[in-house]
Amino acid sequence: MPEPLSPQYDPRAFEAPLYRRWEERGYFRADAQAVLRQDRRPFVIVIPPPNVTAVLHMGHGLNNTVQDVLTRWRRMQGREALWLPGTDHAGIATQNVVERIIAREGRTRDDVGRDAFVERVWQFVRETGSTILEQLRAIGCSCDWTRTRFTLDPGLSRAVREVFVRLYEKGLVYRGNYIIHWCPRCLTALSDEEAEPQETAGKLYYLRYPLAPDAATRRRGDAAPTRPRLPDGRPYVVVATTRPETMLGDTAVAVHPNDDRYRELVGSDVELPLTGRRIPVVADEFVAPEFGTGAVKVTPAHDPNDFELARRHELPALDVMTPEATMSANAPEAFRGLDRFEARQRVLQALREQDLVEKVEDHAHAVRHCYRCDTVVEPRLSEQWFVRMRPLAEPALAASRDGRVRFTPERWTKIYEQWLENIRDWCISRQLWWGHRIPVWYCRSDRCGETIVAREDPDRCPRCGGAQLEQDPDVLDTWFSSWLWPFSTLGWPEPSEDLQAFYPTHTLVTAPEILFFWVARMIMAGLEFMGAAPFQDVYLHGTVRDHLGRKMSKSLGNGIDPLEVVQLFGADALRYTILSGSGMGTDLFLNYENLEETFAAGRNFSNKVWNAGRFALLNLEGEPVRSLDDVASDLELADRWILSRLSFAIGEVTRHLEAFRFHEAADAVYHFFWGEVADWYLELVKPRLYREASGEDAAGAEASREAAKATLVEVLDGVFRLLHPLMPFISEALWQRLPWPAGKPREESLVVARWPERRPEREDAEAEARMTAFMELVGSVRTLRSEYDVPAGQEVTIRLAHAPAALEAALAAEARSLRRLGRIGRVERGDRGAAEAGAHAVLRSGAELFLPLAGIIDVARERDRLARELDRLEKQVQAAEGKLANQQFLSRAPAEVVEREREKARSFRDQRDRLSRKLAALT
RNA sequence: GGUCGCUUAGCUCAGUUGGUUAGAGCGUUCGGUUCACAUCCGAAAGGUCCCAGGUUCGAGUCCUGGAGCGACCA
Repeated sequence: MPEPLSPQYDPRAFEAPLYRRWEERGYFRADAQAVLRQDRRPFVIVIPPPNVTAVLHMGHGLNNTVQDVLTRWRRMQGREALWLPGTDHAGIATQNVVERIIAREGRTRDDVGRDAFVERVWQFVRETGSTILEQLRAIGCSCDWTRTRFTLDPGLSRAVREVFVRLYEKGLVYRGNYIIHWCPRCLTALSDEEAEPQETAGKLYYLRYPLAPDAATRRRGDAAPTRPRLPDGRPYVVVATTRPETMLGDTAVAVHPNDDRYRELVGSDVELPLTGRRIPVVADEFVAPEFGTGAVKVTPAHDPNDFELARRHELPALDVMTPEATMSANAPEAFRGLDRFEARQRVLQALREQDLVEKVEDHAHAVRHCYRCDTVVEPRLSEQWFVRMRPLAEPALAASRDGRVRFTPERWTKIYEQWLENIRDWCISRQLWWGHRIPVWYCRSDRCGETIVAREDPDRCPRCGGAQLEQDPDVLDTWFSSWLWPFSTLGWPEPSEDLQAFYPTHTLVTAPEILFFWVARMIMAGLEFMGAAPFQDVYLHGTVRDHLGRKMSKSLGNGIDPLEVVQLFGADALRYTILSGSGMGTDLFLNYENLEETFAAGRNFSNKVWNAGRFALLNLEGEPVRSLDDVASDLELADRWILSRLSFAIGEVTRHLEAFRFHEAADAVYHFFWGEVADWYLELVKPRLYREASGEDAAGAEASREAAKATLVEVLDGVFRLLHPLMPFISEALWQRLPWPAGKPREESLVVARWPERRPEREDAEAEARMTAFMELVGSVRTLRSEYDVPAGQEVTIRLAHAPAALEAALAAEARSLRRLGRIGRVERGDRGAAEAGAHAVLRSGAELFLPLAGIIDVARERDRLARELDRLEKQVQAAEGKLANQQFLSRAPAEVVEREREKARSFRDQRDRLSRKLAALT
């Protein structure tokens, strides 16, 4: 039935069909009943929902590969695995995209009108919103697509409304007039997290504010004259600012109360230049006397600190800017309508004309930018909705402190906790049209003014009965729906079987950038509304960067399209490269200029797996294979060795996955498959499979062949299982072809096959010791051949002396493999001293190896080589003996460490002495 | 400015509770027409484990200080 295996690894031929089959068979669907009725342990991951406008990039590639590894692995372990996918409506981003589309039609959203615009966005989302989810299939993601969710789904919208109302009723949601971050391009408020600080090379401007005439003279006569004076004789104070244009909105100058330089000015006024206004000098502890001049201008409507200071001193706030960040009608006429940066220059120019700019210094500082459009954010005084975070943060802090939520890598724990300890209220209203409308209505009936916060849209004012209700025009921050994701996606606030079966979830996999945005808030919401943290483990992976260390971004053009990589090398190659390239929590460096090289690790390994797998299958297919138990008595050294190694590999891979060490897990499979199965085991069994075994009776050869086949099937089955979470396609494609012993139960797909477990009874120290000695011998012969340029095809005779039992046993078992692996034609015994020219080596096992090379060997070169080798061994002997001579070491180190050191010293000494005799014989 | 992290081969990184002859992939060099694989096979070169102290019988690993880099928060 199966088609012949393609001689070339051609992932495009089988990846998509395999995925379709998996999906059709429903392997990715989780069954709540299995958990609720049959006691199956669930394993649940909710996807960090990508923006509904997003297309797959490498960051998604990394994030989702990791989630898929965990999901597939746990599913194989027999857990009821649910990986719940979905998308996020991404308020600002999506609105921006659609605004750009209608801009091409020459219209703005105001031209279109709110309802029509929102419908237009829905249309866009319906057309393109599932793009990224489709793309996730191409990299093999085993999501339960029947449970796909969108943050604007009716159910999730109900959850948002429920949460808003509950928090309002608890007094944790409030409305108020505060300084918030404002994007003058998006024309909306932003949360602290959405306004990203960027280091900027700015200036610090020192401005002179003249004292008001009466202040200058009224105060103690001895103090005033020491102040600097303007050419017209007026004394002044100097304030330092990074934003001179905001001086138009100053309503005070502040100094530290203990600052002797300014003490006598407190309570008097200065003349605010360019405005004709007089503003007071106030004293406040907040002012840092060492910064600038120690006197600061106070602009309550344009700076959060000034706003707080102004409240303490009951100073007025004067907003001199429009929403677009141009100077408003509150600014002096000369500046009205100017953009803020233009206004900065004009203000400076006007001040300079009056000699009011004392100096300008370079000043690096962090300027906040809109995370969506990178516009410089304007602190703006406005009325917004907020969530009081302190009461929500406390339980979230406790959950981390007592270990209910664990972060990997661990260092993020502290960062998470510090953020919660310094939590600030969350501005959740956005002046956008796309999103969850705030469920608040204001009664416009005469003299009522009631505020109604309701789960269901009201049609009458509960207080006055009036019908003139107006809903708050704003929508909620997208994260106000995302923070409910782990339970809103499962049906909350309705009671549901999914919720019962799958909440709390287990592992959250995401990038550190959204630790505060999302992860911390989900933990708060889970504890508040579900009474349990939404997940136990948070795995934070690194950032994908290019080879120069820059983040991949559209604007830099340094991104890599994962789908292109899939086209070129296959999804498995992409996944393996990602996994092996990212150590725990470290950034992933990928060179977009050289995809061949960048994805070589995955491509080469996929190719190796394909070819080794294909070779094995070609030798197994078409005839029955026996069970391992059936051939137990015929197992040979190589068989026992590889079965032992398989058990070890199973332990390693499992252990690493349990600890989120994906790089190490990938490395362990790689080395087992390539370094042991392909490089050694396959080579060792070739003669047996080919029926090339000589010097044996036919029955014996056939038994040997059956044992090799049974072992090979067992080993391939095991390694394909280990490989499956990492490289689902190639492992399944080959495993499906694997012959199977009659009567042995077999799963219908690796997706739902059992994860292997260690088999201690197969771990065979003796077989490993023998194979190690054998491999060392082959390695040494190869090295010597290479050293002396013995042609690759030329068979050699070797002579061995003092071979230990393990090596003798291995040679007896694998004599026929020597020819294949080392081109060793004959093995002679004994030592003939210096009678013959050749190359010498002493193996770690203690065996002496001699390679007769009459005519080829250069005695001087050989002496030189041996002398270097001897030198190396001498150093080892010295080191080991040095330790053993130390009484402290002998008495304090554990006995086994001392024993190991003795053994080491003995072995090194032995090797050294033997080699030294060989060298002496050469001289 | 505060906090945290990193520094191991040319590059990217492993090295898990202190005891290995400090490893891998890529790159480099040399050799290869062995019937699975040249996306391969064999071999090799390449390391003051950032620096200085300390703890310890023993430090790449733990502690202190320093340098450089980075992240996050101000």
